Amino acid sequence: MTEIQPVKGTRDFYPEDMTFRRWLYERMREVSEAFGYQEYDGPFLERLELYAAKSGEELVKEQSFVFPDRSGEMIALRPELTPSLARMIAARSKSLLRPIRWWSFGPFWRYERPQRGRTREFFQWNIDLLGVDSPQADAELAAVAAAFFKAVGLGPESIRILVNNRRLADLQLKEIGFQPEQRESVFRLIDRREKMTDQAWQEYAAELGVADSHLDALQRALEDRTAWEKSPELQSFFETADALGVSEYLAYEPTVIRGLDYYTGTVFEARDAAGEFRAILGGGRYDNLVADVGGDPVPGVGFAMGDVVIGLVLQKYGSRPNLRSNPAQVLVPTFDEDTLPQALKLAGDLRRAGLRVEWYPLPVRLSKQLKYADRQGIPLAVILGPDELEQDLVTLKDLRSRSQRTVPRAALVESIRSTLAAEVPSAPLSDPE
RNA sequence: GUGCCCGUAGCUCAAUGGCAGAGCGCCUGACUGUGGAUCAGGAGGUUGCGGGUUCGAAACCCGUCGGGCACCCCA
Repeated sequence: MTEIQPVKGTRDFYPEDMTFRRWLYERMREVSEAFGYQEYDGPFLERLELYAAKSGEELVKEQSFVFPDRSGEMIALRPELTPSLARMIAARSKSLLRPIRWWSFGPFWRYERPQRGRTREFFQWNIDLLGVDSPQADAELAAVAAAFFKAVGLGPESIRILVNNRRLADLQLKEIGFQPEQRESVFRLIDRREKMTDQAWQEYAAELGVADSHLDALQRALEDRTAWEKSPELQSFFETADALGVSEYLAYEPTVIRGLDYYTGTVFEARDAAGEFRAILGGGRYDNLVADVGGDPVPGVGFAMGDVVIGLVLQKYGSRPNLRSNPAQVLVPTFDEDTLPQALKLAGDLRRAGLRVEWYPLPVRLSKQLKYADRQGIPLAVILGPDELEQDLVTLKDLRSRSQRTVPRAALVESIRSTLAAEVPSAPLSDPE
């Protein structure tokens, strides 16, 4: 039992965890770059006021890590990236070439009670397209999300991107007869439709002071799967998504509203088909945020995806890759004390030739050293014993195929390269001994 | 921040007031120049932590820390 516990809601990244995080990062980078997005980052610390502006009361008051610095300034560990992005865009809004396509991956902190899929420290992919106010831009972001799911092996049968539009929702509310000041509470009500029983939902509506006649009309609106046809924005959005070849991932979902105050138009979130997990990603259009942090108005659309929920979803749907964390291509065992200097020299020579080489640091039984290589997934071992040394030879063993051959020392690097390139299939497990 | 459930070997869990155990993993050997199987053996625990009740606590009570579930919220 360790005496000092880790901070609540944080995670240790052991090498096997780190390989998964890096794998996620690489998939995000590939997809982002496939659409021409450029990588950036903001500071991990921001002034609290940045979030006070627009992120939402709850986020700032209850869910940020906040502390005074030595001068008394209130500082927050960033709970999200979009306000920093808006600040960065605002600072250069006159000189940045548009459209602006940027993406980022980094750590964020929220002071919440940890639960499954929710930690206090997590990593998040953010990707945004600014300077373009169009449904086609919204659809591109949805296409980026779909391309990511495809890249990690999650098809439309397991993932759905649910789409709505706040302007459409506003229109529906107005038609029903809600007053503008009821917007926030009714949005909250809509957001909960899927999460509560009919009766609990109706009781909650009554608490919010929603008239029965209004509630009936709202319920009908939320059950109307074709309501999106009344929204020109959503019409173009779905048309564009079709042209981009991602419509099988998309579905109109009237109950998706998203919690952030700054969303102004299309909003979307991705969920697993079984509805078992929290939202995998969430995003939408925010046309006023850059102006709100003090810049010229720049419209934007983007989404964020955390590493925790996607990790659980990949686990559940069987797409989580089994990656080895040992990078070595070759193990050089220590045959015995006498040959140790030659083994070290060999390892050094191979590294200078550009290979990733691990040296086994003890003269223990060769079987143990090869077992280590096998467990670590190191594909090759180079054995340098007295017999080989005598004739200036080495034995190159391929642990994947269980085969080996003896080659002249001078030809070793070339033999290793060709063996690695050969993509040798692994030996059958039924191999009799 | 509120309520409920859980915390036993590295992992998954058993033992319900009476000697702390199993499977998997790990280590060693069978195998002194060759890894995935098999067999044999071994190490590993103040039962999260602190206090209380009891002849006796892993178990019951209080507190605390951590995890999970529901609120809350989801950037």
